[in-house]
Amino acid sequence: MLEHVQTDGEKHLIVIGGATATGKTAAAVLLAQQLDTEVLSADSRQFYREMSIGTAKPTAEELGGVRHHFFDFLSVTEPYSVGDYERDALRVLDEVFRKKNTAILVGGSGLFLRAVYAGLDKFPEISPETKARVQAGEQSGGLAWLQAEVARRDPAHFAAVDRQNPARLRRVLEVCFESNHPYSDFLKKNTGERPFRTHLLLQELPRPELYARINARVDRMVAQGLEAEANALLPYRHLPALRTVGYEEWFDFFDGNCTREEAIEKIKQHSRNYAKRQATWFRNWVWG
RNA sequence: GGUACCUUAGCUCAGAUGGUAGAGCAACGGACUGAAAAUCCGUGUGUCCCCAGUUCGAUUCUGGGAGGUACCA
Repeated sequence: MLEHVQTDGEKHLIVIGGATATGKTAAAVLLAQQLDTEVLSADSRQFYREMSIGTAKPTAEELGGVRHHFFDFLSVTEPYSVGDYERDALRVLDEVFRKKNTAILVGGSGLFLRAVYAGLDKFPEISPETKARVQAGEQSGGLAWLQAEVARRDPAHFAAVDRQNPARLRRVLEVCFESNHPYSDFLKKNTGERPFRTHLLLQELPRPELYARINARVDRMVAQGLEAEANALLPYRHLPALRTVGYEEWFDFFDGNCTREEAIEKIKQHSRNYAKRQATWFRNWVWG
């Protein structure tokens, strides 16, 4: 594949996906060196400069001299969405493709990867007022209110959506309120056309080996000072960026809700849970 | 050594006046369109510690044994 990718003149995006701790970074670096190109990281937590140990952000040595984009370009206080990432990543890709015929995209979130290679539908920007409106409604009416509102504003989508999932319903309502149109009106408008060819590469490990690697990596993070990193971020604990495995568990410990050892065990456990969810996503990794 | 209490799912525990049992977490499976390391859904056969007795029937009652915890010595 590599030879073919290098010589046919078209633009090629190589996407490397897989669960956490499967060795995606090393694979991307190796490939980038061979293809003499750059890497786009699609790791939604490594975006933040305040989060390094807990996100297993690669060191300079691990990057092997390969240029990487999308590390440390945000503060945890800056809101940032998949949509923002799609836009920014396409811009960077365009730059890379001006110089090279290939580019590499690596990450563990299937949604972020898909946003780049297949695209998301266009939705309206949600104003702070709309967000507040949904939040207020949910606060007083709970899940039942969300369900009732979605059922009223977008019956078609209500039939299909996961009704027990507040996060989903919230978003649907925000779009409905903001646009005065059903959420489902915005769906499937995206053509998915991109000015490059995409190649999906999956990094996989047998479950027991993956879990062993995760456990060992967490121990390493702790040795590197994860507790102090989490402690420094304590004032920001309620920001979305801090809803992250490896940080929330420390906050629990700082609150006195568990012992240090229990917190570390929980980090391992939650990392394994996360890896399992990723494995589910990638198991049936397809377009769109 | 004595007394009391405990022994139920991988873990922490609930429960049935006797008709073989259920929650949370884990585990496993799944979903996923701007909070995605998020959020949500589905799946529970386990010698109810062992032996004996009573009983149509015992994990549940009785006796004995083993292990544990606390207190007293």
